[in-house]
Amino acid sequence: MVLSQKARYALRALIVLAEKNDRDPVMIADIAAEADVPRKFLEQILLELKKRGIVRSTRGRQGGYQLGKPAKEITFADIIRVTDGPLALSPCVSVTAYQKCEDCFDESICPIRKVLLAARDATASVLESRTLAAAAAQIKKSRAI
Amino acid sequence: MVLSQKARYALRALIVLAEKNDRDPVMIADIAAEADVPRKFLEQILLELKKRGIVRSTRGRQGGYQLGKPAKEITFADIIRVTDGPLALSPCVSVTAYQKCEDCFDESICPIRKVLLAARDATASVLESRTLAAAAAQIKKSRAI
DNA sequence: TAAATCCCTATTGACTCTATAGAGTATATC
DNA sequence: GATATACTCTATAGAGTCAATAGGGATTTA
Repeated sequence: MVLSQKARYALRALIVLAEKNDRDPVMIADIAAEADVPRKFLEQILLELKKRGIVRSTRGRQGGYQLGKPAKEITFADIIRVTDGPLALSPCVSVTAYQKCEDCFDESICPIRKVLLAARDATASVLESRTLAAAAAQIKKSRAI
Repeated sequence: MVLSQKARYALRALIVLAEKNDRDPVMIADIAAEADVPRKFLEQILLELKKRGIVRSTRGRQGGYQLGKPAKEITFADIIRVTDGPLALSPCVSVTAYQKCEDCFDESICPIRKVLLAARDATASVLESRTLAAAAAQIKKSRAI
C-alpha cells in the first residue's frame, strides 16, 4: 500500500531536474546531493527512468541527466509506475498490466474487483493529473516567500 | 501498492459471513472452504479482525464467527486497514496512522505530500463508501440469474 | 590518452509475507 | 463432569522483496 523508498527518491530527484529548467545535463552526484538520495541507489533509479523515457542521459565528461520530455508532460503516475509498478490494488484491475486472478471464478461477478476498480480509477485520476512542472512551480513559489 | 493476499482472504471470508445474514456462528473450517482460504491462515486473520471489532466469535462446541456489526456498517476500508495498514501512500498523509517523514524539511511545503494527500483522499472516499452489505447483495443478485 | 561520467550486474542484510504447526482454553452436550 | 468440538495464541520456516553498496565496463571530452 505504501510508496517505496525508491519511488520517493525518484520523485525528489525528478523534481530537482524539473526545477533546473532543463538547460544542461546534471550529474548524478549533484542530483543525489540536492535530492538527498544515496548516490549509487540513484544511479539505478535513473537508469530505469531512462529506459521508460522519463529522463535522458549524456555520457562522458560534461555528462549527466535531463528530463526526457517537458516537465508538464511527466505525471506522478508515470514515475510511480516505473518504480513501484501498476497503481492498481490488484492485477485484475490494472490498466497497464492486467492479469487475471488465479482463483477467480467469474471476474464480471466478483464484488471485490468492482470496488478495487473504482479505487484504481480514483487514484489514477489524481496521480495522472499531477505533473513535475506543477510540483517544481510549487517549490519555487515557497522559496520566494 | 498491491493488496496483500491476507486482505483478499479477509474480504472473501467476510463477504461469506455477510451472505449468511448473521444467524448462527459459522465455523472457521466452513468459512475457509467457502471462501477458498487456507484454514490456519484464516484463523490468524479472523483473530485480527476480531481484535478490531469487525467480527465476533463464540468458543467451544457450536462456536464460530459472525460479523461484529451490521454488514452495511463494515466498509472495505475498515477491512483493508486491519490487514494491510493505512490506506495512505505515505505515513505523512495517513489519517489513521500519521507519522512525519524523517528527511522532510517542511511538510507544509512538500509538493510530493500534497499529491499523496489527494491520492489518499480519493482512495479513502471510494473504499469507505463500499460495504460488505453491498458486496453480498451483488453476489446474491448474480447467483439469481 | 587521461579524466570524468554514465552503464550494468552482482551481492548482501534486513525485513516482510504466506503458510503451517501445535499446544492451550472455553463450551455444549451427553 | 467427561469428552469432543472449536476458537486462541505463539512460534517458526521458506520464499521473496527492498534498500543499499560495490566494482568494473563503456563512452565522451579535453
